[in-house]
Amino acid sequence: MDDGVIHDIAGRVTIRTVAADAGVSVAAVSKVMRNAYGVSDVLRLKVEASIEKLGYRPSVAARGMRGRTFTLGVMLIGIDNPFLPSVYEGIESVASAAGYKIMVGVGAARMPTEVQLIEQMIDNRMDGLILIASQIAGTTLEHFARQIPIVVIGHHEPNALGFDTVNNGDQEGAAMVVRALCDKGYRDIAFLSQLRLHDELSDVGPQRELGYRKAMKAAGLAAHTRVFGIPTTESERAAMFETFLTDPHRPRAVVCWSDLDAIPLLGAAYRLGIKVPQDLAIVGYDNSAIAALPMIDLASVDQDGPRLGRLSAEALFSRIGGRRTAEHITISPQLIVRGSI
Amino acid sequence: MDDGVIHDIAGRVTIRTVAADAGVSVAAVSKVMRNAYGVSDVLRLKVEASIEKLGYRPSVAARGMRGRTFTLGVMLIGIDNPFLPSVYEGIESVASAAGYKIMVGVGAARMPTEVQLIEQMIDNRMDGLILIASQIAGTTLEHFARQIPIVVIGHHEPNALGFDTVNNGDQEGAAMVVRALCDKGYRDIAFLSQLRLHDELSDVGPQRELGYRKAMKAAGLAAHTRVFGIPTTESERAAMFETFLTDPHRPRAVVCWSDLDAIPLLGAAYRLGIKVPQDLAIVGYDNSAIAALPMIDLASVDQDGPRLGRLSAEALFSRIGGRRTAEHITISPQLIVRGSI
DNA sequence: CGTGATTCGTGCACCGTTCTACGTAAATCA
DNA sequence: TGATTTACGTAGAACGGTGCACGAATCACG
Repeated sequence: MDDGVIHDIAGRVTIRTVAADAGVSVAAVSKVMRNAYGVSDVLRLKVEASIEKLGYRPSVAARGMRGRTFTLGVMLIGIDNPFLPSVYEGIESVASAAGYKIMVGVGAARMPTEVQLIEQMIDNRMDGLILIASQIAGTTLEHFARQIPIVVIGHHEPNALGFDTVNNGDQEGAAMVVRALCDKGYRDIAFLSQLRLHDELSDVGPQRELGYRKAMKAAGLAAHTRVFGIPTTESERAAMFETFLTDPHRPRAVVCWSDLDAIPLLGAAYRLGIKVPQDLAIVGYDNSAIAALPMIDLASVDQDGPRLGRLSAEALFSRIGGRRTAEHITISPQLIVRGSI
Repeated sequence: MDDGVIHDIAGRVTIRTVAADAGVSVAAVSKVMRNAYGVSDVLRLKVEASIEKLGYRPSVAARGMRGRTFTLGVMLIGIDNPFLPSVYEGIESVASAAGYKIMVGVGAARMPTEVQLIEQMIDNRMDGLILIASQIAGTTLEHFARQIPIVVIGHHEPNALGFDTVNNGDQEGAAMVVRALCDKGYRDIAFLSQLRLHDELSDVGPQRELGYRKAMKAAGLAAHTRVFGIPTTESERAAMFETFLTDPHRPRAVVCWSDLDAIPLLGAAYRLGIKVPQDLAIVGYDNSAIAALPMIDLASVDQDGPRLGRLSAEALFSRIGGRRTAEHITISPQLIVRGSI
């Protein structure tokens, strides 16, 4: 179980190697690296030349023991979620412009895994954390937020004090869909909801469901309000879709909490010969790349992932910079109308 | 730019806190953590009780300065690649069983970013690295492999000495497709290839292209061999697909190097009213989840991502465990026949 | 009962940084 | 010119762990 020597740790260029090469003290090199106060041009040049020559890179691990690591942690629900790439892109653009690196943790939408992951990122001494669609309860987040700056995307916690939140208006988005369907003459509109794992209203799914309910009531369609829960395992979901679609009292239009379920539903409808939108109108949420494919052509709510990403990275930096008060940002979603309605 | 105090570093539970609480030495706690030799049951129990009570977690950063971090780094090309989730899943299962954590870096398919990422993971003192579809040249990889155990997935470098490779038989996969198309009576079979970024034959794209060429020759169809390069930007690609599809001398069947391009091609064909497979047969590679959707129904080569992931994690652990010789594993792909051929 | 081997626990140097406190030389001021 | 400030560079103590070397205590054995 032991090697070590072969991976030439001995030969590794450390701050001491640089200091020796440049003929200065270790502290001087450290100052140059952090461009701290009290460095003459002569010294700077000498050190920079040595750094260049030796190809020195500071050890993030060692650095983390005292100062900052210039690394952000991003926690994802799972890599297969079509909504994430765009958000990540936004975060990445801001982070790299600020000279920060990103490390990603995959939470797999399981609460204990997510908690472990956050702990691990704290243990790795990241400078701040962005959590995307975290399942973790607000109180737990407050606990972690005392140890590290945190921004949460896709998690409604407007009264949180210790961390920031960045969201699209999930209620508004679902409501927009209902109104658009009403305008097209649909009345019997149902909602397909994420099966609630814990009874938190903070998740995006319940928020969208709430927006649907409110909009139905506002449109005078309270009597038509119907919500179906989608099972979590793939086989159960397929079975549920089949019974849902073959039911004679099937609704005329259905709003899905996410493209993640809307697209398989569309597939099931296709397989059963149910015409979309003639027999059934379907709308998704997230406007994933697949929804735009001409064979899919699924209407979906766009939440501008890159913008969410940028805003949260900016919020995180301002928090790392010292801000103590919480910031809760909501941006407006937009319905992308396509052939499925 | 300064905070610190608010994130209660002062209150952080360190190995010293635990030692004091348990009434033992720091070294003793360390031993228990690493379950090293020379710990009595009494001591172990005392220490474990304190750890539990105080909720102690060792700092990965500090640990990394001397010992191992029990963390693997995984480098991805980009999060939007449909092939990755399954591979990740495989890696994750093996790693978590071994008590290892995973940190992910997103390389964005750009060489400099990838190099930086690897450096960063080394600087973060990960115990080993798995690179998926890396664009980095073999010599550079050998360089890094001297500093950290490395396993590469989706990169053919069968003579590499310093690191391991795990692949599906890309040539074989493409050849299988050609043979299957031949059996169905297709003769005018073209290949849509990834535009080569560097002239390395080690990437999966060129390997698949080579497999196609060889199989065409073997089938006596050398005269029909045609390879089209796909531009990298989305708009150029769309334009290229359009000219390709509307060309009167368009081939009868086309093998795509990846679903990543096959699916948009299918979309373009659909939009242009070209019937698949009646007018044009299309086959992809990677058997992504989208390919299986009934509206898409794209035949594709499956490379068993979870297995690739598991094998590479196992190889990495054996390398971390001390193995010095290189291991190069190739598994057989499988063609999933669907309606597009 | 003395002696050597074994088991257990500890002290301490070390890993590669940061950063405070301090010394020194040059520059400014009275 | 002497006193005071300013600018620069350094020594050395952290940070939170690991693991070697060592001493003490226990054990086996002739």
